[in-house]
Amino acid sequence: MTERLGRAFFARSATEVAPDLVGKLLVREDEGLVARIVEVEAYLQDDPACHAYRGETTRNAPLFGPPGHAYVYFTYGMHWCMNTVTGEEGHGQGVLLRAAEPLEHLALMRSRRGAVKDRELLRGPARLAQAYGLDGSWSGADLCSGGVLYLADDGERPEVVATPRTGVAAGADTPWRFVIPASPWASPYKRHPRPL
DNA sequence: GGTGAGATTAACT
DNA sequence: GTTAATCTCACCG
Repeated sequence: MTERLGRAFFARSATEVAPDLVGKLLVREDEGLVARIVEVEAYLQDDPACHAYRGETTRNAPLFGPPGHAYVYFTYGMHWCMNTVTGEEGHGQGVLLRAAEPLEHLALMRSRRGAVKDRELLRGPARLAQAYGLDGSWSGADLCSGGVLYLADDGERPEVVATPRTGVAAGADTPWRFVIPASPWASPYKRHPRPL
């Protein structure tokens, strides 16, 4: 049984929402798309890489809005990425959906991306957004007020692990990525070794 | 199989 | 004019 996640679910710190979000279902009702989230990344305002780090702008305005909304942004000239806004209004934080496992209507996803492997349909935030047909018009959409796009809980509680940044040495090694290690849809444990 | 460079639009300084 | 939370393609081993 699936149960739509309410506003209270998102009204928490991104680091609290992110691990709970893994294993949930991403649903687009009007097209019958359902996928299980297997990898997310939390973005706090303290993160220099976060769009909200430098303050509120037109682009990241939804991040500062009330929780439970979608924040879809365009980057690198050709990629959309979907975030879920978390925290209280004015906090500027969110959770980036990085990868998901297609469950329903994956034929539509495949047709959108052409003939690709199933495991590549939703692997990566840009792929995920494109497979769902998300664009800038979805930015700021409400996920908790009866919209066609929302997140649901089907009761599954997969094992979730927090993966801190590799190579972070001292003190504040904040685990920002949350993945299901058992899922073949998630990215490998270590990706690109980054020199420091 | 793994590494390296390019593509391309929108928003910000 | 420069940047950007990425992905794809080409080439080397």
